[in-house]
Amino acid sequence: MSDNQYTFENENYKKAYRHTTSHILAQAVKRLFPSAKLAIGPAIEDGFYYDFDTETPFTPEDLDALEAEMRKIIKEKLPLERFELSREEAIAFMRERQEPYKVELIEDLPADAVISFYRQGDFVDLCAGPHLDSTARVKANAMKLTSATGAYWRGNSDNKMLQRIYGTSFMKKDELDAYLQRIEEAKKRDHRKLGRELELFALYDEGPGFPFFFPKGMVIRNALEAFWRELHQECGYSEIKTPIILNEELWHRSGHWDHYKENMYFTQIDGEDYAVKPMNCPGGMLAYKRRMWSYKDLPMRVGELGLVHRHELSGALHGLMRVRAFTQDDAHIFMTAEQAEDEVLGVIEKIDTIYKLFGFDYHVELSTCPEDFIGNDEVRTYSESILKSVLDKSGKPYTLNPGDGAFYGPKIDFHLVDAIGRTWQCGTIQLDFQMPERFDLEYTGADGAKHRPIMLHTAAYGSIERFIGILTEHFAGAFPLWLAPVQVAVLPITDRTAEYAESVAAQLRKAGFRVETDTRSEKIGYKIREAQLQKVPYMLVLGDKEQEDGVVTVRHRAAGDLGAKNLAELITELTAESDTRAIK
RNA sequence: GCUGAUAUAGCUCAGUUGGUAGAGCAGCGCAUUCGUAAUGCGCAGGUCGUCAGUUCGAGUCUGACUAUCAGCUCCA
Repeated sequence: MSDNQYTFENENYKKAYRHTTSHILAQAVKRLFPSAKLAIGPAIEDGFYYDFDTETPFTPEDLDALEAEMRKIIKEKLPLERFELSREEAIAFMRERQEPYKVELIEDLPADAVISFYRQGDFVDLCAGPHLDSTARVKANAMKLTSATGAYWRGNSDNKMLQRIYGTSFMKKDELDAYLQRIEEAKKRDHRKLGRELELFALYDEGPGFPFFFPKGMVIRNALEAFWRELHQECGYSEIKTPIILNEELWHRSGHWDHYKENMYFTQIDGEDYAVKPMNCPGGMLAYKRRMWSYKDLPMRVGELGLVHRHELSGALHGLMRVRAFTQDDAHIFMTAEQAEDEVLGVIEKIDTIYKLFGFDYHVELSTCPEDFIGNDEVRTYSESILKSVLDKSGKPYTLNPGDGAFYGPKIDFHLVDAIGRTWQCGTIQLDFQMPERFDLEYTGADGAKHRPIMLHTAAYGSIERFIGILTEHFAGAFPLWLAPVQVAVLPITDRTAEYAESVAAQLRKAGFRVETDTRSEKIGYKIREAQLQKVPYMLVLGDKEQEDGVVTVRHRAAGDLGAKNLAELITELTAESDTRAIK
C-alpha cells in the first residue's frame, strides 16, 4: 500500500471518510431524535448527506445540537464493525429496528445477495462500505453540517418528502476553512448580484423567469452574437429567423405535443390554436422545405439565434441560469448519413474554439436515446454508434450517460468548468433521423431519385442568457476588453482638463471603443474607485501634466498604474487586445 | 410543482413586550478643483410584497396568495 492511502488524494479514502461522517450524523440524529427513520446517506462531491423521515423539519438550532453530538461520538472512539446477514435475516433485523426504508432497500436487492452492515456503538446501518475503522478518525473540528432541506425518497416527486441534512468533512481544519471560503467566493461572484450591481440584467416579480437586459448587458449580448455570427460565417453556416408563435398542428407533427406539452405555452389567434415555440427545429424544418434541394447542397448548415419559451417549474427558476424565455444559438445541419461523422467532428471543433476563447475547460458526455425515443431500434443503434465513433476518433475523453438523450435522438453534451471549478451544461450536438422523417424532408440524389437527409441539432453557448450568467461568474464581472460594457473610463482630475478629456474620449470613440467620461467635481480617488467597482478595464487619468504633454496616463483595473502613453499608441494596443478577444 | 425559510427607500440592513417608520450607500442641490479605491454640508425618497382577518390601534399577530432564497424534481 502506498503512503497516501490515508489522504484525500486517495478518492476511495475520501469517500470512506465522508461516508463515515454521515454515519456519525445518523447516529447523532438517532440519539437526539429517536423516532427518526433512516433513509440513505452517501458521500457526495463536496461532502455527504443523510436523509431522514421525521415529523418536523430540522431547524438551524437542531443542526448545532447535532454537530455537538457528532463531536461527542467522535470522542467516544467507537470502532466500526462490519457484519453480514442473509437477505431474510437482514429484513427481519431492520423490521425489528423499525426502519421501513432500510427494509425497502434490502427487499430490492437480489435474493442471493449477502448484505453487509456496519455497527458503531449502539448504531447500526445497512451499508456496503467501506468505512474507517473508528469514529475517532474523523477530525472533529474539520466537519460541518451545512444545511437542511427537503428531498424526495429515491428522488421521485411522487414519493414522500424526507428531511435531508447536508454536511462536509475534511482531514484538516485548514481544508474546511478553504472550502467555506470557496463558497463565500462563489457568493461574491453570484451573477444575480453582479448583474444588478453592474446594471447588466435583472429579473422582476412581474416576470418570473423572463429576464430584462439593460444597456450594459446588451453590449455583452451583442458582442457574443457578433462573435457567433463571425465564427459561423467562417464555418460555412447561413442564418435564418423563424417565428416565435406557430400553429399547434405543427407541434403535433414534430412530436413536441406528445413529448413536451407540459413545458409549452399556448395561445389562440382568430379562434385557432397556436403554441409558443419551446425549440427552434420545427421552424427550421419548414424553412428547409421551401424548395427542393440537390445532394450538392448538402451538408447544409443553418444557424438561428432563436428565442424559445418553456414553462419551467416555479421552484426551478434561478437567475439567468434557469429561465422561461431564452435565446438558443441553434444550428441545424442537414446532411447524408455518410457526411454525419465529418459534420459532428466539425461541430466539436467549433465548440472547442468557442470555449477556449473564454478560458473554459470542459468535459464531454455521450447521452444515448431515452425510453420515450420515437425511432426504431435500428436507428437507435446506428445513430448512437455514429456519435460514439466520432468521439473515439477525436480522442477526447468522455463519459456515458445512458438514456439521457432527446426524444428524437442521442446527443453529445459539453459541460464547461468555470473559474472556481463548477460545471455547467452548455453545448450540445444531437443526431436526429426522426424530424426529417416526420417533416418529409427530401433532396435529389446523383441518381435523380428523392432521398431523405438526416440532421444535427447543435448549440455552443446553449442559451445566450445562461452563458452570460456563467461568464459573469467566471470573470467575477471583470469581462475581457472585447466584452466589457464600458471599455475605457476617462477621468479628468480638475475642470481645467475636462475639455481635453472630452477630446480624448472622442478619439477613442472614433476608434470604436465604448467610453465614459467622468467630469463630476469629485476627487480623482473617488472617480477611480467608481470605475474599479464597475470593473472598467482601462482608466485614463488626465491632469494638467497630461494635457501639456498631450499624453494619457493609463491605469488597468488589475495591473494598476501603467504610466503615461501616447493616445495613438494606446489605441493601437487596445485595438489589438479587443480584436484578438484576449483575456487580460 | 414539492419541503423549509424570507419579503421594510434604488441597494445593504435596523425597527425592542402591537401605539401608524430609521441608518449607511446611491440620487439631487450647494460649496470644494483636488494626482491613482470614498471631500464636506444640506435636501429628497417608503400606502413596510398583495389581499383579507384579529384588535380601540398591525411593519410587528393569524390566514391566503405572489415573488425570492436553499434544496428535491427537471433542464439550455
